[in-house]
Amino acid sequence: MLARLEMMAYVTETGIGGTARATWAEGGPASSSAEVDLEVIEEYLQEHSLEVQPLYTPDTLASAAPLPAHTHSQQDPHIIENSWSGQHAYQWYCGPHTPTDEYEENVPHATWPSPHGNDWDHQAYDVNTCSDSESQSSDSHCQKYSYSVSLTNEKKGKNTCDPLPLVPLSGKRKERLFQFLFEMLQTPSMQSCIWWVQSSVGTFQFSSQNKERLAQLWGWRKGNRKIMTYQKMARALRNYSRTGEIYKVKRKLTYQFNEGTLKGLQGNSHAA
DNA sequence: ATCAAAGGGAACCTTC
DNA sequence: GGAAGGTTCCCTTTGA
Repeated sequence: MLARLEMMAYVTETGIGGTARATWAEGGPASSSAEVDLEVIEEYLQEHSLEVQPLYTPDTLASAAPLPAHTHSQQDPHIIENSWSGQHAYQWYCGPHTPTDEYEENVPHATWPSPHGNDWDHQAYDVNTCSDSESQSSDSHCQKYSYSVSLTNEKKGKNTCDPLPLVPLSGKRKERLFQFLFEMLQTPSMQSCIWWVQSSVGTFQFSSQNKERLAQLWGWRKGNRKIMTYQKMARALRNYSRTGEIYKVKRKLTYQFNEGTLKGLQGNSHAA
C-alpha cells in the first residue's frame, strides 16, 4: 500500500496529476497538470492488480528535490521548454474502467506506416508543438500541426483528466520508445523532464535533473521488472541510431527524431 | 582528478 | 523458431 501510494505520488509528479500532488512536484511547470483523484488511481491499480515497485521510498521521497521550474538558465524565465499551449487529444487513463475499454471508446485508432514497413500502433497523439526553447508560436510547423488540437480543447474547455494508458495496451503492438518520448513531449506536465529544443526539426532534450523520472515512467509503462534508468533508456536510444529513427546530436542530453519518424508521429496525431 | 554523459558489445527477454 | 525491439550489465571514452 505504501509503495502504491508512493508510486502514485510519482505518477502525480510525472504528469498524471492528482489532487494530493506531492510536495516536491509543486512549483514546477507540471503544476498545471490534470488533476485526478488518487483514490481513482488506486482503485484502478487494484482492479488491475498492478505490481508497482516503490520508485520512491519515504527516504527518497523526502530527499527528492522539488521539481525545478525548468527554464533555461540563461534564457528568459518566461520561456518554458515545451510550453504547451493547448490540449491533447490523447487522454490520460485514470478512470475505474479498463484502459482499453475507455481508451478505445474515446480514441479512434489509426495506423501509421513505420519506417520498416510495419504499422505502428497508434495512441492518438496530439500535436501542439508550437512552442519550444528555440522556436516559439510563430513557427509555421506549429500552425500547420495545431489545428486538431484547438478543436478538442475548445470543446473541452480545460485540460482535465485526459486518459492516457498507464499500462501497456493489451492486444496491441507494444508502444515503442520513440512513440513514448514523442507523447511525453506533447504532455505539458512532462516539461520538467523533456522538452523540445526545436520542435520543427524534432530536436528534444532531457532534463539533467529529471531524466531518471522519465526513464522510470518508461520502464513502468513497459512493465519492466527492474526500474528503468536514463542510462538504459539512452542505450535503447542509441540503438535507434542504427535504424535511423532517432539520432544523437552533439549537445548534452539532446536527441533528434529523423524526418520520417517525426512526420510519422505528427501525421499519426493528425489522423486521430 | 572527478563526474556525468555518451558509446557500444554482448547476452538476455518478451512479443509478434 | 526467428526476428524485432528492447533490457540489462558492464566497460571505455569524452568533455566540462
